[in-house]
Amino acid sequence: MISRTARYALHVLAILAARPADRLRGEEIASATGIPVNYLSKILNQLRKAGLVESRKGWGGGFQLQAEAGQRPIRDVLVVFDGLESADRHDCALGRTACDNEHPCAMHDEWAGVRDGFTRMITATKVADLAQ
Amino acid sequence: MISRTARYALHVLAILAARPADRLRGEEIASATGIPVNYLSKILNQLRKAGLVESRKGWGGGFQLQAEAGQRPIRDVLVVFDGLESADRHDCALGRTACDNEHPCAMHDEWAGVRDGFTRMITATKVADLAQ
DNA sequence: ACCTCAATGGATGCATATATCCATTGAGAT
DNA sequence: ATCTCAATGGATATATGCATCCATTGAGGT
Repeated sequence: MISRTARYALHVLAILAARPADRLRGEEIASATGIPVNYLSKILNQLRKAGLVESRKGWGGGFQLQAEAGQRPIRDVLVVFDGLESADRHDCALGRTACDNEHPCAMHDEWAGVRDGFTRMITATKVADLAQ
Repeated sequence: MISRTARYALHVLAILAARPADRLRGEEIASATGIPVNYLSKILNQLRKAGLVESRKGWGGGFQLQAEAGQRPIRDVLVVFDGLESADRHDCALGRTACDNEHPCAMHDEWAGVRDGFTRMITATKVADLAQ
């Protein structure tokens, strides 16, 4: 549902959202989250390319939440790391391609409910909400 | 949420549940479902070991839904293929170990709702319900 | 100008889910 | 007894998510 990498990203954003005025080194974020440093650097890079964080190199450098990123929904993060299909699900729980409202599978309605709850969760929750 | 293999298994059971009186060869099930034959054989074997299907070797052999399997909840299938943790979720959407009702994360309640819906779905739906 | 610091990015390793191949077993048909 | 059929099971391939390693870039301090 949410990949480990995407959860990492959310955890990182939570840390940054808690201190929006500070610039944190990758090393700090790694030790605060427990995410392996090298892997984290890839994640931070993707967050930067997605416009969610700003970075500065060299002495005094580090990462900081991008100005308006706090108001972005969690969904935006999931799209980056898990793809659109994972964020906007309209799949069948059994993987049937022929499953729709006219020809529902046995779990169609209940699965639609689960998906809706998920969608509502990731659109209602904003990055800023993650700050502990 | 539900692995491809588990969805395969459910699809297989759907086929067998639709014809509870017949014994179907692996080959037939493969072409009916589109699951690669060899991979399917592993799945059928696990279903047999789990007591969900019966098998017979050789001439006239094949697979058949086990007598009481129709009343087993889908959850039993998910436990076999995706493990207990996947069927009975009580995890945090952000992967926090420290997340509980006293110290909830930003998505705690909404995620609990999603999980509950899933749990209800897989316990309420029985194998027999899958028959198209 | 030079040095150090920290992000950037490419290449590579590892684990697991998915998929394939083939030899063996056991059951019915003849 | 022998033959054929189809499940069983072990060994091996492929793809992907996760993780590591290291060389390069660019920004500040001296």
